Amino acid sequence: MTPKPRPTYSVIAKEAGVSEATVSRVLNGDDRVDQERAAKVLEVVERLGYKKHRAATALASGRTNLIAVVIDNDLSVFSDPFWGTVTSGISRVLMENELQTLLMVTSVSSVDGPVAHYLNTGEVDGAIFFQLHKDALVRKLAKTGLPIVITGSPHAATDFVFVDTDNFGGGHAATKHLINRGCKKVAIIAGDIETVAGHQRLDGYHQAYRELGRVPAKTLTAYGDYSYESGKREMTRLLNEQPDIDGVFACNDLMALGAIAAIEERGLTVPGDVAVVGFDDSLVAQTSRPGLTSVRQDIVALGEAAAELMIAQLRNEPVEPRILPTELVIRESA
Amino acid sequence: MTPKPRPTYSVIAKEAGVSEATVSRVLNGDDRVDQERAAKVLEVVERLGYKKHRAATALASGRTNLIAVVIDNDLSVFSDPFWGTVTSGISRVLMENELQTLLMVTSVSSVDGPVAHYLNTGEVDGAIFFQLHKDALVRKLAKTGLPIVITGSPHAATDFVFVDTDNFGGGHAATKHLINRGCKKVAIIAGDIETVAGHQRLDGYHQAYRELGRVPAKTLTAYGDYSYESGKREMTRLLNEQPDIDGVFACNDLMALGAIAAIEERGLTVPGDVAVVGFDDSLVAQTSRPGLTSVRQDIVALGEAAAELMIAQLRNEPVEPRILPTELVIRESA
DNA sequence: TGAATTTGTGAAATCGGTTTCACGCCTTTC
DNA sequence: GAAAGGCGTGAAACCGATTTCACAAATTCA
Repeated sequence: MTPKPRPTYSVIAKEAGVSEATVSRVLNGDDRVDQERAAKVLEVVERLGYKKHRAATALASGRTNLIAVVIDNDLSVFSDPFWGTVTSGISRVLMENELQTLLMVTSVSSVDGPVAHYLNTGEVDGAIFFQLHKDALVRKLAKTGLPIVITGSPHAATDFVFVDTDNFGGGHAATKHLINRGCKKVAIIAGDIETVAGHQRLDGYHQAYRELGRVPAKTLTAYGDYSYESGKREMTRLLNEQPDIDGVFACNDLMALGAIAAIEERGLTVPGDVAVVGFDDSLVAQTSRPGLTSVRQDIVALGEAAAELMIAQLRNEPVEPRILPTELVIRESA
Repeated sequence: MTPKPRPTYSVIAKEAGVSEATVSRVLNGDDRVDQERAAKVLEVVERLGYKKHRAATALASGRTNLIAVVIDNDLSVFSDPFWGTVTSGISRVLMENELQTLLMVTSVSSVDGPVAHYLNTGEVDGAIFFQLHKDALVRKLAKTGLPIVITGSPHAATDFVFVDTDNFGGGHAATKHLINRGCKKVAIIAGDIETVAGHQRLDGYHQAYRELGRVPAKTLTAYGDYSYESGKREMTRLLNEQPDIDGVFACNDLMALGAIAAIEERGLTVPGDVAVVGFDDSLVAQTSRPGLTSVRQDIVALGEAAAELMIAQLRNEPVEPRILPTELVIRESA
């Protein structure tokens, strides 16, 4: 009926004929302990199925074995499968390393809010943030020495540890593919240019043009907000102004689908008249008709990388930001 | 550079001119404390921005303020946006109640595995499980008195506390809608019948027929696995065998899209020749063409309800399982 | 008015680990 | 052969809260 009473150091120590201090040493890998005694302790630990009490350990050592994953409530958390997938990757890797994932879905905005306070006071050993609009909070926390990893690129060129998809490379590959398949006039529907990811995808587009020795006309760049509607709206506008556009790189799949709808409404065909490439290779890209050619990012790997960078920091190992490669998945739309 | 040193009871007590015991009483709502002294303590707490040390509190009180959210790694965790959305709802509500979410993405299979041990030994105050294939573990944990909530219906008719979408009602509404719009021969592509949700949706389909005083032919029931491919395959088969089918209820959106593909490949139109209804009202339902009529479940609300039931249990309030209503979202496909 | 409660309070024990410190024993060193 | 140094060890302090217990003061009851 009540939780199984757990053994404590006192029991282990008695059973193994040593002091509690020695038990602690053995269990924390202090190698100054006599081989035989250590073996005896381990044997008892094994036999009794002993596991340390988290709270007691945390209190005494100051380390909690808890890593916070902070997700801003203000973002489109509720509809976006992205963060959930990343988080599952994070959690799995952390668990394999005896760390637990503390999930905080909350409004991160305030530098002095409860989250800030919470992270500031040793309640967790580290924090993994999802890309933020403002990084004032993170900046402040970093000053306290709290290990931090950011999923997504931070705004300024700081020395934050981060993991991100190769947005630039993805944008470049998408555009290049359109050019290679013979498109003469490739437009782009960019996403929120305020985000680093949005900007980098646009940069990749420019780079692909540059390699041809050309510069895309400013009028070929449209700005959406990652929604289906914005994709459709912008595509309609682009085609009104420049009917000879024959390729489009939309910076996410939803906008790409919107663009396809706009193109077909005009009586044109995809990819016959206009080829379309999206970004994310989400479920909608796989199930739409025509199937959407899209830039795939390995989202689980992103989470795993974030966790690995956190673990490296905790071990005081040198840490470099990690950029994960993308892959162009070719379907019917381009 | 180092984390801000936090005040402790000893500081508060000294500052307020009382004992640490009294500080504890005030902070834990023990009302036997003199008004003035209590006020003084609260003033000091406020002024110093004091927050309890989690580990110390947990060690002394035996309560951790941690709720585990356990997700089986074996499930389709990595692609399914469902659990992430539910979890965000859970986390938000828990946080509002000063509880933290401990996320465990792991293989739950073993009754004696690390998860079992972890949950079994007072490391968390409660656990929220996602629908499981086998509930042996949950059953065992429940015996220890650990508060548990299950997201999704448990298999047997047990007294577990759970929250779930009204799958029966959703299946009923979907089928009814098809019948009402004039379909004479409505088929169903059921999902995994092993899951309770899958079974309930099928039951809802039957019920709608029953209300007409009819019983659907067995041959009108096909079984898929929730994938696009299975939807397409089963729809093709159904139409081969019974070309006069004029309505289909697919038990999730992906299978519905597969069905639509099969129908159109055959040269038939949706909804002209065959009307189609899906389940989930996921992103793909909203962006597909024709737009997919689908049964919407409020996934965030599901998470919130799970958290609320957990909190009620912790407060020793009476708790009833919660079934959340669905809503039929009508688009072009039916 | 005196005895019996009730009430508010602080000292101290407690939760289960970690870490400091001092001690005894054994090896070097000159 | 004595002083110096190193090593393994356990006793005890410590982490920061909660809770028990005893006691004095205030209240109630007879």
